[in-house]
Formats: sequence, C-alpha cells, structure tokens
Amino acid sequence: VRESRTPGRPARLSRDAVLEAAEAVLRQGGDAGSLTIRRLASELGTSPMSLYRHVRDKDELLMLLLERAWVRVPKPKLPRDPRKRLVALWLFLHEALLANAWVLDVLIGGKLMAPSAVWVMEKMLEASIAAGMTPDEAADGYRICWTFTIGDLLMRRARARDAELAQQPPQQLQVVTGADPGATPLLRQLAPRWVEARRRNTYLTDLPTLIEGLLP
Amino acid sequence: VRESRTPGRPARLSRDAVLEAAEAVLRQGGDAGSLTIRRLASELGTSPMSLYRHVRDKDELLMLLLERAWVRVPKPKLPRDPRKRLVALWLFLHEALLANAWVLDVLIGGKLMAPSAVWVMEKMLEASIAAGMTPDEAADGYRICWTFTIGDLLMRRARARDAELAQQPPQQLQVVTGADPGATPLLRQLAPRWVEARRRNTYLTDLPTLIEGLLP
DNA sequence: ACCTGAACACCGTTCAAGT
DNA sequence: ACCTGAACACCGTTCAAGT
Repeated sequence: VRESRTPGRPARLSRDAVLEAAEAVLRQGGDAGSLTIRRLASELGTSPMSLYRHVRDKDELLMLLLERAWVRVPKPKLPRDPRKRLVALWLFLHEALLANAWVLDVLIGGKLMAPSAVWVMEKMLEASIAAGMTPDEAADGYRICWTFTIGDLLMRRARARDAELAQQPPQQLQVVTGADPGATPLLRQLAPRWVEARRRNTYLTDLPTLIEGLLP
Repeated sequence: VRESRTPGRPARLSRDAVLEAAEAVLRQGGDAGSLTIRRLASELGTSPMSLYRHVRDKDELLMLLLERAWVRVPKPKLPRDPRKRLVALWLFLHEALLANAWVLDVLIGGKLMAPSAVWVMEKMLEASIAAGMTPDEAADGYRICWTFTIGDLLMRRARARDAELAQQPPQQLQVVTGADPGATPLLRQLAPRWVEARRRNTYLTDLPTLIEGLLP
C-alpha cells in the first residue's frame, strides 16, 4: 500500500481523506461498530474497494485512527507531588479514552496501545518511583492500574448498553436485589450503594484508592 | 417462546438440545464468535429458524449458556483466614471465567452477571468484612477487584490473539522496546520485566497485591 | 494508476408458507 | 404445532475488469 504519485489518473482519494471521513463517522456514530468499510465508502461517494488502495485492511484503519486520536489529545499540566501526579496521569488517560469510546473496541481487538502513548507510561513509571516504589513495583503497579482502567471502560460501556435498550431496572441490579434475601444479607444491605455507584463516575474515587494501596 | 406440548408434530428440538449443541460448539470453537445461529443449526441438522422456537434471540441463548456454565463450576474449599479466603475466592472466580473464555464476550455485550453468581459476591463481602473492612469499603473493594478481573481477562485475550496471528514480536512489545531510548529510559529499563510478565499468569500475583493494598 | 462491479462467504432475523 | 426457504439488510474482502 505505497502511495505512488506517477501519471495515470489523478487520485480522488488519499489516506488522509479516508481517515478524516472515518473520524467524522466515529464522531457521530459512537462505537467502532458503526464504522464499516462500506459505510465509509458511501460517505466518501466511492466503492468499498477503493479504500483498500489507501489502507491495508480494517485493522490498519483502526490502528491509524487510534494513533491520530491520541496525538490530538492535549498533554495535561501535572502536579509536582509524585503521588498526586500519578493519580492525575491516570485520570487524564482515563478521560482521554472515555472521550474516544470507540478506542475500546480497538483495544479489545488486540491492538494494545498506540506508539505515541509511551510518554504517559514513562511519566507514570517516573512518578511511581519518585513516590517511593522500586522500579519493579512501578512496573507491576502500572500493569495493575492499566488492567483496572480497561476493565472500568468495559464495564462502563456494558452498563450504558444495558441502560439504553432496557427501561426496566438493569439486569445486574435485578440479580442483586432479586436474590434470596436470607442467603445473601450483605448483598441486600449494600444494594443502595450499588445503585448509587451506577450513577457516579466511580473511577474518580476508585483509582486513587487503588494507587494509595499500591504505594508504600 | 413458551414450550407448549399439545398435538401436532412431535418436537425434534428442545431448548435443552439446543443448549447442549451450543455447548459442544463452544467447547471446540473457543470464543463466542464461533457460535453462530447458522452454525448451530447446521450442527443440529435443522434450519437456522427452527432455533428461534426455543430461544428468543442470540442474546438469550448466550445468557442461558452463561447460567448453565456457572452452575456446573464446583464450589471450592475455602481457607479459614478471611484474607486468604478473599484471595482464594477471586482466584477461583478468575479461573472459572478463564475456563469458559467465551463468557467474556457475553460480559462485554452487556450481560453483567449470572443470577447464580451471587453467592460468590456474598462470600467475598463477608470475607472482606471479616478481614476488617467496613461494609462500604467491602463494596468498593469488590467493585475494584471485579473491574480488575474483567480487565485482566480482556488483556489476556487481546495478547493471545496478538500472539496467534503474528509470529513477529507482538505489537505491544514493539512499541515499548522501539521507543526513542533517550526519551523513555524507564520503559527501556523495565522492558525485560514486561517480556517476562507476558509469559506468566500475572493475576496470581497481582490480585493478592491489589487486595493487600485495599485491606486495612 | 486508480477505481469499480460482481461475487464469495459469511452474519442475525422477519415473514409467509408448508406439513 | 413445529419446521422451513426465500428474502432482507447487512458484513469484510478477493478477483478480474474497466478507464
């Protein structure tokens, strides 16, 4: 898929044009499922196959989009205190991923990260060590937080879907509150807290709790 | 989708037969993507549409399968010490989910849990409180661990796919090791640990670390 | 060199008809 | 009552052909 520019026919499409159109689709569509090769082609007024001249396949398209989305995210101002800095970095990353919800689908599909995301990793490791962790602890801590963050995004979307297509109380809560009360007193006692947690961005409190526990 | 049994034609199919065939497909297929209505029908020697008499749609099919899979998992022997018990419960749950890899797809799709999974929740909350947490802390801790567990399963599968279709060093590592060494010294320093972590079941060490940090 | 149409091998699901 | 075939509205992608 080389971009050769030699006589023949003037190129109507370009890789950039394809990517921009894809971004437009994603902006209105929401999740990555709404971006299909065929939809994109029709948006561009061409045949599906013309896209394959500018992009190897759908996987590559998504990877390129991930990269572009990430580059556009403005880097945040960071606090001096290393503990606060570490928390701030994770909240920043979480918010960036949340703003581009479709990214989760790319991550799920096996593309684990964008090349330009390395600086956040580096800064997180640096802050962890400055806060008193050994390098190995920092590496483990990073993995734990990243895993937690991905999990949070996943649960969040699952909940959003659940709420979307069902007016009735969501399935998860039905299970919790519908359980045999004698057998599960704690579940029953904590049901209100579960309900409340669904309305809140729990990441904002959970991530600090998590990090507090990991730091010495 | 009521199972009425009145004269007419003898039923060749039953809900149970459908579910059993689906389980057979999943046992050999791996992830939930391999279970399609059409595939299942051909395995049963019928038309795709005949399944819809026994199951509302594919979502309901997956939910029923999730329930059945969970019921079959044998309950583990649990240690007396509450801290150890809490860890054991999570390792148990993680392993059960790992053994039925396709379950992740159901969870991703928005079905957040099976009704019969409540007893594990209850036991976890109980162990958390016995280990010194307040009920509210126990609820938050449960959420954090569950989110982490889901994230772990997701990352695990993403890595498996990455390794499967590419002999070359996986994309994630390429990114980490290929980064500008001057800009990211810590990343570079910790690269070996990343490589090593990919070969290990990191959940076995990460989850205890996580819980240790959450407990008072 | 660049674009296209037809086709392949799939999906889940609806609808009207067959036995 | 139970099952089916044809059809609808989709996918990503290959292949041979058109300009």
